[in-house]
Amino acid sequence: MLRMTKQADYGIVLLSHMASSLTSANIPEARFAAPELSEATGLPLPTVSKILKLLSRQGVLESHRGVKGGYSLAEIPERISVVRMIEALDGPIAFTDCVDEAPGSCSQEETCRIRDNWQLINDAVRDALQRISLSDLLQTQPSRLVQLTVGGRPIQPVDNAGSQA
Amino acid sequence: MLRMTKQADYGIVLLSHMASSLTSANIPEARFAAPELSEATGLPLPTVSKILKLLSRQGVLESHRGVKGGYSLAEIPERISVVRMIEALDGPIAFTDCVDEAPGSCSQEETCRIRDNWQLINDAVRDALQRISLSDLLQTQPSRLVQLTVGGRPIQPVDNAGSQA
DNA sequence: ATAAACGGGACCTTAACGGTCCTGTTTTCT
DNA sequence: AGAAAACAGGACCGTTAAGGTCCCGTTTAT
Repeated sequence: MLRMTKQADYGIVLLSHMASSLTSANIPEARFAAPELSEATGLPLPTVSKILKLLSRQGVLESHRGVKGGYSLAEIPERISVVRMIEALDGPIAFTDCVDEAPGSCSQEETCRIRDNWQLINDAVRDALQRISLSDLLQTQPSRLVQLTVGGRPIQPVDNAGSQA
Repeated sequence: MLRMTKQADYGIVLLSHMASSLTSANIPEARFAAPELSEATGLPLPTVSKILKLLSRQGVLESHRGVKGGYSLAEIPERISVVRMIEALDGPIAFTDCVDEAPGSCSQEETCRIRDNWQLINDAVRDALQRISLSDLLQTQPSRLVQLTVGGRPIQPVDNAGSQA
């Protein structure tokens, strides 16, 4: 358990494919059509289509309609965080219900001693995933990919502009 | 998304209650019966019962049958990690399907460039949750609860003896 | 004008979640 | 010995969300 949905999983596969197909100049303008990505990844077209639409609506991708249309990354892979991708497709990361919920929703709220700590843990994990970018995901060398160090300062901050379902 | 089930959530609430009711000597021998815990937490008895049974089977709790029976913590709260509790109730932590899965299950396995990194991320998060103990969860002071620092060394390792569904 | 793509849903099936209940066994207490 | 309190182990079921397909409309390049 504690896993993301297949939608997010597939979505990240698609984004990875797009990112890894960019020119060395890292220009995210390149367009990828849904049928093309379906072909490349082996995922069924309707599924690919659905996911790309969602990513576009969430601002992770930009869509271009018409015959020579397709999708392109809204930003360079270095500036697209894992959290951005996951939350675009699966909604907010929330370990428990009481995290990220309107106050008063939980009857235990008064006596609950652990809620605040769940919030801390949740934030920590989210923070960690925020520091990992799409381009990091493509590294084959382990590198310093996961140096979460949540107590400390961001090492290479990833911008995470507005979004959210 | 990316949340644990209510079962795990409730389970941790129950364990927290038990832990916080220990004597100052921290002797985990104290017994708690299911009806008693149901009463204390407001959770329905059948649910509480089911969860306690599971925790017992997973070795997090020890059960005592008969009239004066009940459940007691198998270890002191300092030595019960968050990961232990979550995995006892929700199964292994696995962000994606390909993590923690028999090799060959994924058709993409050959060409997949991100699988290894998912594994790293998964391990990192799991590792972090491993360093947080049941007693940490009860702290009201933020303290140094979440200093995950996954790249580094364990700060206060929590033993996590055999388990697993 | 036509065809290739995206946009936005509706829709369906299945499996997992969340929860209840029943029956048996163990143990204590009288 | 008998009764009652508790755990053990499932069976069971309703609801929801995940996972996936399909359709129809709109945009745009040729």
